[in-house]
Amino acid sequence: MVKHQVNSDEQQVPMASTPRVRRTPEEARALILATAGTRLEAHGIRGLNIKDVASDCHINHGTLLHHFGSAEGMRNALLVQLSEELIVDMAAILNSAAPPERLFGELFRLMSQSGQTKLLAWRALEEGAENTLLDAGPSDKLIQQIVEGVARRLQGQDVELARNLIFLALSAAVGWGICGPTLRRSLGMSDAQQDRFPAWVGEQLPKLIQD
Amino acid sequence: MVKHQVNSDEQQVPMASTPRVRRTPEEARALILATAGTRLEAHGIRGLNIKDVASDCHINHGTLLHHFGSAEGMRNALLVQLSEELIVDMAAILNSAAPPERLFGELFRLMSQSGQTKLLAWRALEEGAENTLLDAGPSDKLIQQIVEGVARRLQGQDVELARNLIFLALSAAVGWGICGPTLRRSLGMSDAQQDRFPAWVGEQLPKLIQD
DNA sequence: AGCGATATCAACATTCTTGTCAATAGTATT
DNA sequence: AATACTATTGACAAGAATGTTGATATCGCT
Repeated sequence: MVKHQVNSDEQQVPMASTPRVRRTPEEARALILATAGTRLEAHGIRGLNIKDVASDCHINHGTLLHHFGSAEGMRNALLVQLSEELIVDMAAILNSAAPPERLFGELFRLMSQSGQTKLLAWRALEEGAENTLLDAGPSDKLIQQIVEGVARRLQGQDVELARNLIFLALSAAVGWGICGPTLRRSLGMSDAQQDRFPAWVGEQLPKLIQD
Repeated sequence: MVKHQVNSDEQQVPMASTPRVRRTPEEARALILATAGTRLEAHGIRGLNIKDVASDCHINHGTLLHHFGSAEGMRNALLVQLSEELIVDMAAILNSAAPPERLFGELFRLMSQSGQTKLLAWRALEEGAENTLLDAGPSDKLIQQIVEGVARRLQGQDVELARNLIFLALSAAVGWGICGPTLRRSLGMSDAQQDRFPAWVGEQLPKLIQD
């Protein structure tokens, strides 16, 4: 029953009685989401459980629930954060003066390597066929931004065509980000060739416009 | 403690004691995998747990484990079966006399709608970044077949280019099969336009060859 | 210093999924 | 008909993941 042996004098704590770190809610959320993002990269979706994320933060998993309400809440928050980060990077590319080849290639690489893509895909896979139309949240804003950005860059071009191209690029980015290494191995493709793939896609897709 | 009330005389069973259906192992496995495939389509990956699959088969989940060893064993068996089915459908397309546009379009549609793709993607997402190179089993044979088939159809063409094209088509098929509906909505794309997407991809990709 | 607010913690509870095991019941063989 | 084999079953066990609760420690404020 002795919780706090240090009754009176001497230095503060002979026996460390669980020193607590008290953060602001913002700091705590930021720490947790950063750790969750790292775990997503390293351990995949299964790494996104509250117990492991919390222990990686050196906090109690109850604390995590206190900040996010639920495990699903944490994952949603992570999805939102990753989406917003992606939007920033995306905007940088779209507003750059790079030629269309670079444009598509960079968009492709960015999308495919983002954890946001993996999270979104996972949610689509978990749910059944009916619920495939899930609320993508800020992802909608993300896509919207891409469409506008590309439309601006391909001024006066066929909008329908542009939409299809974006659709193709995004689909390929998702698939490549998830199954790329596996497909690569099955195809007997070298590492180097796979590394060049995003750039290749970036070069090829614009060709479809000039017809 | 009374396990079997009927102790001695009388007819066999006044109280119906769970009529059992006894199948051959092959029949049982086929039934289970068929049910699992249906559940995958209807309820997504979460539908592939042994309790639910077993109850849909009207069998005990212990029976399922008896036939497949483990839950993972069942999912692997499903992946193998789906891959083999896909190989058959794929071969039919590759051996047909259809023009290249139809070829790519049909391959794309087939791949994207297959549960095999979803299972493969899910395994890649679950595992961490290191384990992304998972043993695809008969999927390797599948890919091999596609490469050979397409190479045969594009006789004399650049092999490197063909491989990249296939890589692109497969990646897009995977991404579209998983996130298609979500991306479509975010892009503000009509149902009709999305339905035409595989055909559009089939028409566009061969254009990249003729350069 | 005292006090209120709350971030944090430890321990327990719940639910879900997988897995084990002994007993039972069909089927085939002798 | 007796017997061996095994598919099937029910009940239970183990583990993981999520969630709950009451106590506690830390910070800001007066």
